[in-house]
Amino acid sequence: MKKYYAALCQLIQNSAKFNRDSCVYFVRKYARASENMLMPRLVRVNTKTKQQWEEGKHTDGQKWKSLEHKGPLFPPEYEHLPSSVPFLYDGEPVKLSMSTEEVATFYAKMLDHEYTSKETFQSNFFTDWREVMTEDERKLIKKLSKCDFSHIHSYFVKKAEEKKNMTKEEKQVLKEETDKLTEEYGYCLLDGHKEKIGNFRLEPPGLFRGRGEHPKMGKLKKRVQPEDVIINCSQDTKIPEPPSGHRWKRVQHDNTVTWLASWVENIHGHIKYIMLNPSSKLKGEKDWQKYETARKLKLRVDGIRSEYRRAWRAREMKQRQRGVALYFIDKLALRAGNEKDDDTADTVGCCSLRVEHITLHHHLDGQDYVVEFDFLGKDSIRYYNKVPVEKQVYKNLKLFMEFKGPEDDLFDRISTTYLNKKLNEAMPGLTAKVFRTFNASTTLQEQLSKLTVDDMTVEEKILAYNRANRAVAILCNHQRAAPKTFEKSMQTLQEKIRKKKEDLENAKKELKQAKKAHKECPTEKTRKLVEKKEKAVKRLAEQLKKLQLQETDREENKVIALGTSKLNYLDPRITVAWCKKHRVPVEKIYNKTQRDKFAWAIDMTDEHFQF
DNA sequence: GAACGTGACTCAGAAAGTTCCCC
DNA sequence: TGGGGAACTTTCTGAGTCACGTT
Repeated sequence: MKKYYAALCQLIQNSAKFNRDSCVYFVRKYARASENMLMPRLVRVNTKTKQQWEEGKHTDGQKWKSLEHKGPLFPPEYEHLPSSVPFLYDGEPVKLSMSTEEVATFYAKMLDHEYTSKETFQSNFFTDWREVMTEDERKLIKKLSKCDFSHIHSYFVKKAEEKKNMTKEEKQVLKEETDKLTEEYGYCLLDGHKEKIGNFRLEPPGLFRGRGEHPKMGKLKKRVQPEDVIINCSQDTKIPEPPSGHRWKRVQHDNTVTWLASWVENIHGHIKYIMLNPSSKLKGEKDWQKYETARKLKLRVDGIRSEYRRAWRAREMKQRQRGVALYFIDKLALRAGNEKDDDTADTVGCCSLRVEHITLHHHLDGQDYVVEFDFLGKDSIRYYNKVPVEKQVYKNLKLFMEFKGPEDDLFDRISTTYLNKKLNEAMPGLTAKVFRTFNASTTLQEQLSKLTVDDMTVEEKILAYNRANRAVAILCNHQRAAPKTFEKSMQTLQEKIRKKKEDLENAKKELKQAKKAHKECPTEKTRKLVEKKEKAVKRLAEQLKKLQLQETDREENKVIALGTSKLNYLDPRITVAWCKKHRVPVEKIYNKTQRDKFAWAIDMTDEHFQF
């Protein structure tokens, strides 16, 4: 941890060289927080900023000096269903105990989803549900197929409908209540500065879904009690109160970590945390540091690439595997691919690829040495790609696959730990995931410079940006389900375009006529008419162009998620510099949340920034 | 020193909620 | 101008990465 802080301090100094105003962001944010909290306001001064900022730094792994918060916000307790909403077993109404009914409502609420029809889901749910039943209920309710949740389901559908149809005033009251809770629980004081918390609400109980074919889907996610929660805060400030009649599992004062509260979830036994919002200083610093590491890789990447290419011909199989794995991570932006527990969905990354996930083609579609990838990656998103590779890589892959079955590991001699150890030797701080950040940001910068032309309109520039962003999303395989309304909204848009074209044609005709009339008998009136018609044509043409751009953008974006790369992989300074250079308002690219998260970059970057 | 487990953090898409825009 | 739906934003929480300690 020490080395990180030393590195961060170095980083800040370097960045200060780059732009002496680099620390203004933090001072400005503090000033904003101070206003809210009626604390003495820090003044926006540039010369002292760096010093002021460094004063707050810790070099010994400490993340904060003081941390005060209200603890997590618990979900409301369960309330019985009205007696008019029956649960039926084998056609007969059965009055359920509180806990049994609560779990039944979790299932009933999900009936619309396709996954409740899956066997794993049903069986996991039923097993866990029976565990919360009373002895009598267990004796009676033996088959899920005999359970009728439809009345409960309809009840919640109706309630949702009612909520939707509330009057403006009723909705306003509800919003005020939410805002009040957010104000109370949604912020903490970190080193005296008000910071937004990311997830201050404890996860409510429900049924675990998981992504893809998760073996634990349908299991009961239990209600978290105060007795399960560890509070992390400073010793000398007010310690959060547990709900009345309860106590915390523990209160600790560990300032080497950034979380405010934690608990262990019951599905996998993993720890869950309450942490700060991405707009916070702590997260901002870490984000900045991430991009600086990726920038460092830029300076070293040629050497690293030469090295892993050499490894392709190494005598030791382990070295060859490392060389090829790194090549994939670098060229295809694959994730590292840690080993996973058996009780999770079967997904893989680079190091955990199995023989069955690739097919080798000596020739394919006019190309030589093609590797066809087909596997499920993070979140069970399919990765499918046909990539021509270098001959030596191809030969190595053949070698790695020799005498192996489809379910054997392709890279059986290496692990992510080993890979990262080697990477760290090549460049301190370098790990497999840095390649994703590096390649994503590099791609954005290249694409932006390729796609942006000075005389473009702002709309065209935005399309260019989206296209550059899209290139990165494709590289990183960031996919989304096509929006449910996609086809319909596309049709609407196409209809609009058709109509606009028609209008434009008509307007052109009218202009022609007006011009003719003006030529034949020029008067002030006819001249004005020509002007008016010219304006109309121009306006319609612009509108048409805008719609067509929209169509292209939407079509190209159908199954691609741009948000993930924008938020996590693209150095925001590239975007800010591009906006400044091409006079595109940064608000057109980043929404409010994104501007908050990237405030550090917005403040410190000028148009000359190069990743 | 390798295998394993744990902890802390980043990254991920879906769903819910809100705003905007057009008829 | 206001209602409806599309688009955008925010929230939610699951799924990864990676460091580190223990065996």
